[in-house]
Amino acid sequence: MSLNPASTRHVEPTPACVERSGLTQGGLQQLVVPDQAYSERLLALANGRRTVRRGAPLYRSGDRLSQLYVVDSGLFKTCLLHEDGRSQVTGFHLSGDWLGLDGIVSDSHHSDAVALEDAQVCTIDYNELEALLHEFPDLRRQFQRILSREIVRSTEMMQLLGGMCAEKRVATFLLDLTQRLRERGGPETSLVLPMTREEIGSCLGLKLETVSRMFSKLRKAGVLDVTQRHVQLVDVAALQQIAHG
Amino acid sequence: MSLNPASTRHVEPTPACVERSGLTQGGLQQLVVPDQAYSERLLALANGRRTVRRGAPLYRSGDRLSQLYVVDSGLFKTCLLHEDGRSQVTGFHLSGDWLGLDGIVSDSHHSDAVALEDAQVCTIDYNELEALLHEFPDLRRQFQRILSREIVRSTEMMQLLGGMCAEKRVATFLLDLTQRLRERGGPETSLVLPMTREEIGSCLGLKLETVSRMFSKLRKAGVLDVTQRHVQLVDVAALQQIAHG
DNA sequence: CGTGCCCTTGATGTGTTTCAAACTGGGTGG
DNA sequence: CCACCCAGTTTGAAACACATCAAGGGCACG
Repeated sequence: MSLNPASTRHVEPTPACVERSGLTQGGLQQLVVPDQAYSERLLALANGRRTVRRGAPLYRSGDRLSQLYVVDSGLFKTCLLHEDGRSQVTGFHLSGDWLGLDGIVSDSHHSDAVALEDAQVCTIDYNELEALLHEFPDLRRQFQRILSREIVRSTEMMQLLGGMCAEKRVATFLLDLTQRLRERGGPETSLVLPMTREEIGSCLGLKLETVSRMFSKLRKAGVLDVTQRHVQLVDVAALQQIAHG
Repeated sequence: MSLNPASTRHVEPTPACVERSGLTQGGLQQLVVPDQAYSERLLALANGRRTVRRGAPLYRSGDRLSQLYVVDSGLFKTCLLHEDGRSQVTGFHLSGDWLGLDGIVSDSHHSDAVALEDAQVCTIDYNELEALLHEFPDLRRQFQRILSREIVRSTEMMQLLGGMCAEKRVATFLLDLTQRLRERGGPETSLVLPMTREEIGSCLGLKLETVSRMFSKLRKAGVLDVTQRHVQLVDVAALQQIAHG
């Protein structure tokens, strides 16, 4: 199962113009297919950069949507506010992931996006993107795929929340996150979690204590090494067995 | 909270050509805005009809996606298959709702869509729709809104599954469903559920017995009248209080 | 008029939450 | 440099919500 927008994308060789622009780590690979006429134009459009400090919001629910964002570096969470004031994490977003797509329907952002570590995004003016979509049918199709992929990701998350026990949720979460990091050239089996247990739990529909207990359980089973935020996958096969079995 | 694609849409007066085409019950109002140049063209494109018998699939996961669908009459469920063979309902879809959007990313359907009562859909060739999107920027923007709305619906469902107790889930489900029926000109407070307790539970991340118990609890509290599949909302304010409070 | 599916209800079991306490590590200021 | 502080984490015990198991009942359909 995939819980993120990027994990099912086709891996394309990175075009030279992307290399030059510094977008290699993530960036626009989802849209920029080599040898397409629109590549240069799209990169020009996505030239804007914005730096977001740890803990700071990229946007808030209700903000008018004029820009979409692609994560360049760093990690974001998106949150929805419950009526009673509690906040629930709806996803974690790595480099290459798009942010703001849920705001298109109402021209205003539907969730909060907050950086969990110092981060950078490239900004894409939605109206200018629209103009480019008009010119290039391939690009348009690609953008619709990105929107559709986000729907798929959400339904898979619904599947996790509606039908899995805590241990499966945590195992799936770890496999998903490490796979996404791997796709981005990160280490194979070790990671440092930029989010708290509470944020993980909020995303998985669990309390922080339950997340902690599941980590301990997986550690005692010899599947993981966990010390605070450092996680090392010791037995990936066993973890997959737990997640999928 | 809204759990469906249509509940947040703008209510537009129905254009005459739509009336003529028999699309009044649902149909394409989401795309067809009055006095737009593309209206006639779009309706011509959406001229195909398909009848689906109760219990029959409109499409199955893995089927190649060449058509999108808009529910014309009847009610559908969409399901995802777990690795262990269990099937989980990811949504119920009334007239006017689009089906197949989650398949755009991979050109193949990502879920099963099954009619819960005899139903009719209009079929929309995705390639032909693409061509129309190319011609009409307004239509394109509208279609992107529909995709975005589906993302919003999914995140709201994640919020329900991740953060609400059983009673809130059932109350929210009933309010959402009756509101959607009302938007389609149905009765204000009474409904006949075309789906089983098990299907409701599957969608809400609950077991069928729990759904039944919550119905009974709400009945004893004087909020509902429930006999089998017939539900009458007795105290809507109280139901909202339970769902949102 | 029976048969099967669906629904309801009760008794019991279990996984997760809640509450509480102790521990850890990084950062700050004396 | 060390002591302190504090947010985050771990762990245990008890409570609770939901699941599971089991039995009975209603309705539709052949």
